[in-house]
Amino acid sequence: MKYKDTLNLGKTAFPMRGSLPKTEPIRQQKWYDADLYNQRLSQNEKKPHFNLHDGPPYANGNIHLGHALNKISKDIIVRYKNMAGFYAPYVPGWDTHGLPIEQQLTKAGHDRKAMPKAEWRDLAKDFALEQVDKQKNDFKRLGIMADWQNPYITLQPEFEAAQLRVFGEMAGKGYIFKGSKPVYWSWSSESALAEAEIEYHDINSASLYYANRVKDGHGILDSDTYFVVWTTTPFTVTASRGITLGPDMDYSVIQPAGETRKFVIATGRLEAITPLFGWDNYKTLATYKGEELDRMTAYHPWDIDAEELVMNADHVTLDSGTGLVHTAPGFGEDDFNVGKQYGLEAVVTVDEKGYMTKNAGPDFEGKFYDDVVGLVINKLTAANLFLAKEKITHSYPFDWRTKKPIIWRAVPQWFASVGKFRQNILDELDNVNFFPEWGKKRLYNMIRDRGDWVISRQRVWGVPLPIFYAEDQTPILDQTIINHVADLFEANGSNYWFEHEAKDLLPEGYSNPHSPNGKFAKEEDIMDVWFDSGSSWAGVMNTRDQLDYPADLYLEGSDQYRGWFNSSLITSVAVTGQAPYKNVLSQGFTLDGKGNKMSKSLGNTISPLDVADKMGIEILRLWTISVDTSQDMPVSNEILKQVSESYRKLRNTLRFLMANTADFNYATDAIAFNDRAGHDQYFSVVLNNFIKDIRDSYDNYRFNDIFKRVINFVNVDLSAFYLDIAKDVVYVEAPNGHARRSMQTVFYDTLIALTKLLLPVLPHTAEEVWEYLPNEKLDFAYLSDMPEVQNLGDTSELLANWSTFMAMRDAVNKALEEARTAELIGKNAEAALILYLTTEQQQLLADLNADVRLLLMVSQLYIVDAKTAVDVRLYDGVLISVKHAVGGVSPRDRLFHEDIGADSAFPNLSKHEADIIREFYPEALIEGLE
RNA sequence: GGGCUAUUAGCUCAGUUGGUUAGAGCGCUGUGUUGAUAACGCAGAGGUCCCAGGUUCGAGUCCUGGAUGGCCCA
Repeated sequence: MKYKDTLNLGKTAFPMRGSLPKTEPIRQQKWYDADLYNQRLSQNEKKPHFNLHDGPPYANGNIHLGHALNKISKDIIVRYKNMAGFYAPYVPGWDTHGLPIEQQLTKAGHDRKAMPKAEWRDLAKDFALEQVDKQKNDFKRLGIMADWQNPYITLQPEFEAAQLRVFGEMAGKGYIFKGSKPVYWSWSSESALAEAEIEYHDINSASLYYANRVKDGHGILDSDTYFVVWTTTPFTVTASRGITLGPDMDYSVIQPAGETRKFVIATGRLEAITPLFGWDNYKTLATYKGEELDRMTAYHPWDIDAEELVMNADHVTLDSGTGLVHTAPGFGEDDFNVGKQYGLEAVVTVDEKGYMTKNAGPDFEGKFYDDVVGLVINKLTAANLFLAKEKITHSYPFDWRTKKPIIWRAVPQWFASVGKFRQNILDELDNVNFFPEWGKKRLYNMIRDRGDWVISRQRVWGVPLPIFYAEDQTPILDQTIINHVADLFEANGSNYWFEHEAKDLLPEGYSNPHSPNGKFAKEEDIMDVWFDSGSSWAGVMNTRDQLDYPADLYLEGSDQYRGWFNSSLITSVAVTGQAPYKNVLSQGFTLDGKGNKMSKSLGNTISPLDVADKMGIEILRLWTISVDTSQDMPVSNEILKQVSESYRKLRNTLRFLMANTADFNYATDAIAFNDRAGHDQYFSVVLNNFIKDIRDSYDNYRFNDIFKRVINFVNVDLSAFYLDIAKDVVYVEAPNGHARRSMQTVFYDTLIALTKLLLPVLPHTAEEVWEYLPNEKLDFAYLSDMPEVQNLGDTSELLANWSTFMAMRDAVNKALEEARTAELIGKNAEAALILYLTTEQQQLLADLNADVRLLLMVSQLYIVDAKTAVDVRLYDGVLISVKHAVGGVSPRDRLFHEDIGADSAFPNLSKHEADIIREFYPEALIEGLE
């Protein structure tokens, strides 16, 4: 018989390496086949609810690291909650309407104008659902445990209906109104464009300088004074209603030589501008701040019915022009905003095809907007207001499809009046917890400063605005009618709107005094997609039985303060008076290893599916908790490599625990806490505190605290100490002996606790471990519950003693290392240690109630009184002397003993070992040992 | 330009109400083991706490200004 056969060496088939890319998909398939998601939920049916409401990703394109971070984070929380006493469903969602999908169709060669709207929308729907399918499969590869069979999709009829009801409620409260606002307008495709549909080219165009005569100078400026303005879009002079000045900028009133008139020009532009006008000599009569001229008026160059209001705004610069900006609120965003502030009308003088309208006056009507430069110059010259024309080259927006220039043009829009209930929203924020806390401030400022919400879009792929027009064009905004349309959508989908006439969409027999002939038209605009996702609290949380409103948690990237957090809050407060969420958790963005943003053009992106294929998704999941997700997070191959090292350490530790509990059955072998050896009691306390810390971190969504704590626990508490000393017990002692079973009890507790606590992060690994635990009866680890924190009484003194001992142990390790360097010993087992201790130190060691020799992993330990020390080195407060161990070395436990051969039957073993052999391996008495 | 946010060892992160010589894990170097072995132990090196002023007996921490990165606006 061999010595080795009398040892209890660890035994397990659990592989050291996970082969994750290969095994993960197989394991995931098992989960889906077993419908593990619903198994876990039905087990939790009677428990309190925890609802994380999924923010819907846009159904277009491959998933990127941001998606992965988001879904993995949610999965970690939901899995944890389900294992921690909650009924926590997870219904994933998709945002499916909107422009990007229309653009994809265009790219694929479809022409929107060549088919009915309903047909175009069918194409968009098919495309969106394909994308949902594709992304769903990718999300499943991340190991996300969700209700994949019943996701919410914003194009689902029940969702659209709920959305309309939200809109109807807001309309009923008077929050919806019609106005106008400038948008990018492409006259060549006769439609509004989004920023994404625009490309910029350099063009040459005419810029005009002209003068506006003062009408009301507030007693400061005379009526023979003129404001000198500048425009690069001459046609907009027909709609000019104001002149904008910088409030803090200086303006000079000058009189050129040979002129009787006086002109106002920004002081800082005089030098650059006057030569253009041939004003070689001029004298400055006065200087004013822009704010001193505020609200004066001037005459329109030729339109006697119009007036130019002098206004102040910060967007005026001295980079070009005269420092006085001709302002046409109907033809520019800055112009519109400042005009709105001053109560100006947004006059529009160009129709949808680019031709001047009646509003522009009889000389202009019917002319193409870009052909009126000469006419504008003539009119200005005739009024003696024209000063100069200049050719300039500048970047100008073009329609990306037709390659024709576009213009800014105010068009009718529907608005949600945030102002009417802004204070309610701000007040509601106080009832919401934010992680991190500054999120509240960020959202608060945004709501405080935001204007009314433009909810209409001049598009096709979206939820129609359920508004009708009477014969005299009066809009009909009626909650009863809107709810009627909602019912129609719920039964037929929103394409019904495009497939039917207005009268078929109205309740039967509907009449309106504004339509004496009973004729009605329907609104052609659709809703902003932010209204779609912003209604999900109603369309999902409020609609599905298993979910609650308000949700417990919204979790998204920090860009959603402007997006979903924002739009959901507005619609929810508008309709119900409360926020749709109790807690908001926001995360930063993934950056490359140098801290720069990831972008395809920089080539520094990392695909989550690539990571899954090359390293395993577990690595990315572990990365997720290794970083501080409340701020931006760096990711690089180097960082992932580091994370995978941590993963290997975790895995090996679990493996070691499994290998050494393979012959342990908790039901029959476990030792009660009070009966355990001192070191086992100590570690039980460490484990208990570990469980508490990890659960606290989960409860507070502090992911990287989990990581740090786990890694420290595994490396420091387990690997470097407990598991290291354990080998001299677990391998060597009697298989069913008390010392061994005591330690195995703690091993097994640790193994189970660690497996469960890690499961939300590393579900594949946890389930793999579970398969090697024959005594755990549940089919999946995910069906088990989180380890509970035990009440072990007051352990502070015990921990303090051990903490002091650990410092002594560090000192001993230093002494041993020096002895090793001096070649006095090789391994620690060759050492005999003499500790010269004070009475307090001796008492401390006694209080540990443990075999200190074992804890220090030497063969022999002598503790003597510190007073007897002569010429002994002090290591961090401990007098330590290292000698070579005496006696003989046992081939079995590889320690030195002074009683080798005390049992004559086993001449190479210590007495203690011989006793073990006699009891457990009696055949060795016959066969002998070698 | 505005709102919010960050910057501490090669990497990922801690640093409580300002208080000795700024910590952890990984990685690195050296070394011991070869019964956790494509594993494990031990020891060591490594920091201008983004920069510049200021407050204070004392600043990684508080104040002011700036630089750089990020999200969202304009």
